[in-house]
Amino acid sequence: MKLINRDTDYAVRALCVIAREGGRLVSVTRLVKGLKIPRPFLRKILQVLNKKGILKSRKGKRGGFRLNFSLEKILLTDLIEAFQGPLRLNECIFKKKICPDRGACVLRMRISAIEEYVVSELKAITLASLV
Amino acid sequence: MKLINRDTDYAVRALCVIAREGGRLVSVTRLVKGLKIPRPFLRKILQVLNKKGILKSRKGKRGGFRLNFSLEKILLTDLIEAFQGPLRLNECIFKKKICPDRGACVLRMRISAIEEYVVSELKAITLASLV
DNA sequence: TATAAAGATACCAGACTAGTATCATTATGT
DNA sequence: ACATAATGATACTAGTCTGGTATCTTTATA
Repeated sequence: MKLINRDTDYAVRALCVIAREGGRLVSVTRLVKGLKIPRPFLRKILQVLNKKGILKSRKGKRGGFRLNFSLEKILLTDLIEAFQGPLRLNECIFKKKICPDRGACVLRMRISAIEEYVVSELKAITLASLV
Repeated sequence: MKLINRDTDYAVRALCVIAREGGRLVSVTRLVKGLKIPRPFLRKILQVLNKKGILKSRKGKRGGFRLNFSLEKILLTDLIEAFQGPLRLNECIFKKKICPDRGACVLRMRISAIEEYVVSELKAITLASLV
């Protein structure tokens, strides 16, 4: 029942380092020094961020990664969605079927309300506020 | 990233039915009729609730389960903790070690604040409010 | 043209999830 | 007494998720 998993956590750390370079390309080799993240795993994470358009990469010698947007435009929810899928705490287990138990549906409504709050709070966390 | 899993969901449904019997013993055989939960699975869930002291059981013919407390005293968080372990959305991944990245620690503080809210909201949901 | 970088993909071990299967124990009704 | 209907205890399993590894390809630079 964690809100963020290890991938997202690592992504935040890596992005903070990249952000502090202010637009210069940062290679994985550089990143692994500060962050204690296994190199191949970090690469996979950066590749995802690149595919999602959060980072921009350049191949070849002296290549690396830089942010694709300003710090304020990168939301924690973007990262969570990239690594953990859609932000739903509360997907009904019995999707299409009509819920057979009113008790459980009341429960679901209350959980939904909590979820909305959580999502709005998470959306308010930008990379800028973390660096 | 679900707040409640299937076990907890099933437990809520079962408890609602048992609650409506107002102290009379309810057998698994009775329960499986209304709820569409596989019988052996439901039994396992009820056994857990019994061990945790939320239900009280009686063995033998005409045995079954009944609530051990009044509806107001059974909290959703009791069920979540029984089936999903301690309510922590935010356990630091690097437990004992000093967190090497300030960004991630700021993140953790903000997640903690969200967590406190969620837990307090979940604590406010009692079985009485669901029946 | 060697080298240092990212891209793409496939793999793997362990934990978790949801559920099944079996046998033992106990209370009831006849 | 005893068949029966109930829970107690426990072990197993198939599938999915998590965290991480391994390997090969492509590309830019000095």
